[in-house]
Amino acid sequence: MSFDPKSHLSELLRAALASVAPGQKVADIVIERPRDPSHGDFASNLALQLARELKANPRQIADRLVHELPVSGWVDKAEVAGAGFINFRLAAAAKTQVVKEVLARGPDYGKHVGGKRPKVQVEFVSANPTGPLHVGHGRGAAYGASLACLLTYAGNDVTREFYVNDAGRQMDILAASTWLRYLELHGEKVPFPPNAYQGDYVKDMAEQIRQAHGERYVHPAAAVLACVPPPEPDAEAHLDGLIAAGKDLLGEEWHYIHQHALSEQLADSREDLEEYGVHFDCWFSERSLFDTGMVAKAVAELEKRGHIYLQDGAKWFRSGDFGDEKDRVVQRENGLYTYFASDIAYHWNKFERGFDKVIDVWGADHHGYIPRVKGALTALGLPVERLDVSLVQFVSLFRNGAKAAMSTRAGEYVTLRELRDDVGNDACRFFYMLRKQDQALDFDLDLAKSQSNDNPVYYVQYAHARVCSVLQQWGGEVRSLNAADLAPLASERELALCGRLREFPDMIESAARDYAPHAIAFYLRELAAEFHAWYNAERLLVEDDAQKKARLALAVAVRRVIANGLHILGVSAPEHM
RNA sequence: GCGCCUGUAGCUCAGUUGGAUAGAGUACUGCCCUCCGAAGGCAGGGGUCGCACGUUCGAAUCGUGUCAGGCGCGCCA
Repeated sequence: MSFDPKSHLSELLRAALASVAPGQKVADIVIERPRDPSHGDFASNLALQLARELKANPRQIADRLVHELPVSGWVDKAEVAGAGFINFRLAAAAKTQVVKEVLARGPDYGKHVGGKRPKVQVEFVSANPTGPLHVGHGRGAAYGASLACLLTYAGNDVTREFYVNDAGRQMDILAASTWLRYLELHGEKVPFPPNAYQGDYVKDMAEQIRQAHGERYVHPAAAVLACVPPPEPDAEAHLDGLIAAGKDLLGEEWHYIHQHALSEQLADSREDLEEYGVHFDCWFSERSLFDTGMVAKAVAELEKRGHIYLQDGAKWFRSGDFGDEKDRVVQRENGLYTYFASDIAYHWNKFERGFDKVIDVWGADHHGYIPRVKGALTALGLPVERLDVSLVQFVSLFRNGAKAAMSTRAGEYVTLRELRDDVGNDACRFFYMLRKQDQALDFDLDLAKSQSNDNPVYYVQYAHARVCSVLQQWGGEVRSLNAADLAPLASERELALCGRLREFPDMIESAARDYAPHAIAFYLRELAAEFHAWYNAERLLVEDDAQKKARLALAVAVRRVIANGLHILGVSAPEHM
């Protein structure tokens, strides 16, 4: 029933090769789809590849291969062209066969079948819970979620994970910012530092705390500032002084402010992502790595293996021995572990969970971080080749033709929520996928807002809706089309469309291999274009019943593949526009 | 200075792990609704794939050099 042209043709070539050059081995016979339709449906460069080893003219080898090619009912013609390509033309039945396959497999068409399912973890977004997600996170979220779904389609057992940075200085700064805003509400005048979190959401949290607990956390401004170094010349020391003052004055109650801010922001991010269609299987707490002693254990293990030394009171990991440009501190002079230390523990933990592949999706500005993490894993004797880091380049916002400033601390940025409200989830997710992840993306807000109808997502969705509309007009039982005779499908456009549908599983496989879900968006646009062209050229609901059913079956198959592709991208496939 | 990424049509970008005459969207020009949805289709012009060597049957793709742009080089995360 199922017919795979590529494997069939490579079998034929292998048989031919056995008689042309007995004993000659070829690891992989490449069958590809020529760009130019005049070069047939499939082509092989086998003769070109063999030319060197056989010390013969590629065209002569190709001639002999074609001559020895076994007869096949699926193949209409095989001919030599160009420098020695062998071009195949398939019988129409071989091309239209795919329609039946698509209709039979439905939502599973394109999914990898059989074999073991490697356990893969994709960690993405992992934004500090110190404020709303912005459009950069939106890109990482869209990419990570699509990649995870793509990998699932390609036959992997995928776990989606969000690493929660709930330990460390940034969280303390958020807690201090909230507390300072809270003091403001109570008339205590402590100047709000410019390097604290400026956003209105901080004021909102302060107000919530005031309403719930009144004056419980109030201390006089003079007491707060008593031991705090001035903002000049060291603004960071000033901020750290405010944090220390808070911890000192509030004692155990500091933890409440800290926890409130954390859970509020985390809940906000989670809700934002859920609405965006981005789900996680696991939210992994950085703090848990400290609580369970994993961080200390990781550093101790590196120490045991002789990769740690003391200098200036700090513990350094010899990452320079493992390809990094210099050694890195894992434990500071003041006894606190660095972010790097918990990240080593985190990755160790990932490996202990038995993933065959661990994929980190990071912002491109973290690329310098890769050698030290891989170095640490190597030093721990872990199979570092199982870790892949996929870097997502920054998003630059353009408003009124000018680049918009983005600073989390300053609170000057467009949030993911605002973007979603403006252009909609579908357009948002699809727009991000029109750019390869490792390329910087210029996001023109005005264009996205004012001309959202021009967004390519509508072009693809429209093709889906059109099929729905035609089927409604027809009024028949869609499932009956699974048994339709496809022989009437004979026009060039129809057979080309079948070829495009056939390509879908290959596209999934190569996109998954390259961690490149953007390829799906580009494929869908091409498929939609070929469908629209066909739709405009030929009427589907014709008098001839056999003709009509064959065309409807093809249309339903197109609709199915569009729906499957959009599903991977997290974009809806509407029946009406 | 060192490391990573990127230079392809006026603009925004693809390019299937080295293949045949390098593609799409957009913009521009001219057509197509008494007809299943015109958010659509058809046709046209537009290129030294930054530049120079090298590898080979064959290079946008691989290597070296060079020019230009972005990012990263903390006891921050």
